[in-house]
Amino acid sequence: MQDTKVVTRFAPSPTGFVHTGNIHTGLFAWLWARKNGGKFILRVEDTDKKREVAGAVDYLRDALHWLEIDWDEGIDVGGPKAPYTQSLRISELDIYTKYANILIENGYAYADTTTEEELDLLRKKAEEQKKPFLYRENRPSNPPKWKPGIPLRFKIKELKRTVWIDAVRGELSAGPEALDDFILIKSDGYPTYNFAHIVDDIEMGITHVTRGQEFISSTPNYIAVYEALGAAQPIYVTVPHVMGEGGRKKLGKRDGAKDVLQYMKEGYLPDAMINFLALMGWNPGTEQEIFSREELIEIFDISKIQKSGAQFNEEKLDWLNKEHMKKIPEEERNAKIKSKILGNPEISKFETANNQNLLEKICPTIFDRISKWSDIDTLISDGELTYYFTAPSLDPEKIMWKKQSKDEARENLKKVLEIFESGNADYQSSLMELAEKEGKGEVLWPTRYALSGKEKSPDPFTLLNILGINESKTRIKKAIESL
RNA sequence: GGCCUCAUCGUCUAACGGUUAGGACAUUGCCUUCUCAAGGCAAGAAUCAGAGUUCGAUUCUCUGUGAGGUCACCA
Repeated sequence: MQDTKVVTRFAPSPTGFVHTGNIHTGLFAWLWARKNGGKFILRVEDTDKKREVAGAVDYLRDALHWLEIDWDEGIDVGGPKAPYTQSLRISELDIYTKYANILIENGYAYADTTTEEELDLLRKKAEEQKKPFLYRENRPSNPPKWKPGIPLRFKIKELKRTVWIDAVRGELSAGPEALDDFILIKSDGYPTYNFAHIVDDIEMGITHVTRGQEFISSTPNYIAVYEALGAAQPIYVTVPHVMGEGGRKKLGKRDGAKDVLQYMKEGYLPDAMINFLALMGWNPGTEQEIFSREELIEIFDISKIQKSGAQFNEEKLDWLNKEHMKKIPEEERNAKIKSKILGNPEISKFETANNQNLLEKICPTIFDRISKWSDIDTLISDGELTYYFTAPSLDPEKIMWKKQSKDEARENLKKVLEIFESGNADYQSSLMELAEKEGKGEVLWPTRYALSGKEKSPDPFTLLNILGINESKTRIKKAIESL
């Protein structure tokens, strides 16, 4: 039986933080591998020593850990038997040399002695003539024998139209203009990405190459290498770009793409992020939008990947995040909310912050008002929670409802106070009765304002329940006195 | 500029060549206990344009337009 196991990879370069566009492509590869019970490889494409950023690999690891995207080979796994997955150590460079030699022996590669200045000149000339620059048109007739220290170029032997099949886009093709001699190995001895990824993909037995559309135009060159090597091509799965909000450009660091870990810091749920990203440029064709990670793996299919780019929409992400938050058991949710509140010095400074009963009662009203955990900090800094812990200062002018006079407001508050002091256990019903008799706004607004000191807040019934009858009485009295 | 790719509500998207072009986010309105939030209900909102094929095009073909990608000893 033929081994048809799916092997995919995520191959970012360690050049800084990881943004949602990077993860998006990796996610699709991961989903496809997991769906098929295949292998998902994390490969750090560190062929450019100049652009490498210290700590970038740790960063990548953190981002994937947060999103719970696991890998079977790569950083931290596989050990020494998993070559080229962590970094290109000197011994591993031999692999590229081996493949390079095969190409040289078969006349598919040659040493390039052109200097940078000469290259610039050629490019400039082509530009002046309004012609695309093709190195192969200036190919030296008698290149010296290649040795490390000079660049090695691939030699396009046959100019032809290249046709290939993409799992997402179907048949793609490009004319001979797309074919050019490109650098395989740089003068520093490291392979270019263009060469390294092909060698790595072959060595690792990658079956599906998931990648962004920026690689479509270089595919003819890649295919030429596969043909020269006599190696089987992988299945290309071209994933649409994630574009910036309001923009139409592919997400890149320069376009203000947001660091994935920033979303972690803002308290988004990894499952929500996965769900959201999966739905950009893919959908199962049903009307379901909220998926658990397991459901996504189950239902994901590369044949339903979209062709055109998708704009990142944070509002929808927020909605999706809230939907995922709703799935968290209430107890767990409340514990998280409480720890968020107590972790904030604006609140923990109050003695009442130790009142577990109070905290427990606040949780549901907070949960209604947030779509991600960091919203709690925003609520606190906006002073939306302070009044639960300490009596608010009141602006007498704001106690009155609409055109209500001070006297009317005071009278109504006195009646409310009477109810609270009556000893009748059912304050809620009595308050509602009063409100219906005297006018809802006329009673409820002053009451609510007296309790919260805010023009916007939960309703007075909820506040009464949270604050308790004694604290409520005190606050009503204070309001009456201030009028 | 050459080459390549893409094109359905503001956004993400659904629709064997036959649907009143569906859903979701957002927006607007109404309801629910005064305000806010949450929830419920409802509304507005799209097939880029022009030809062709067909009894019938969102769907197939061509042209145009628009958008994106790519033309490195970057990935």
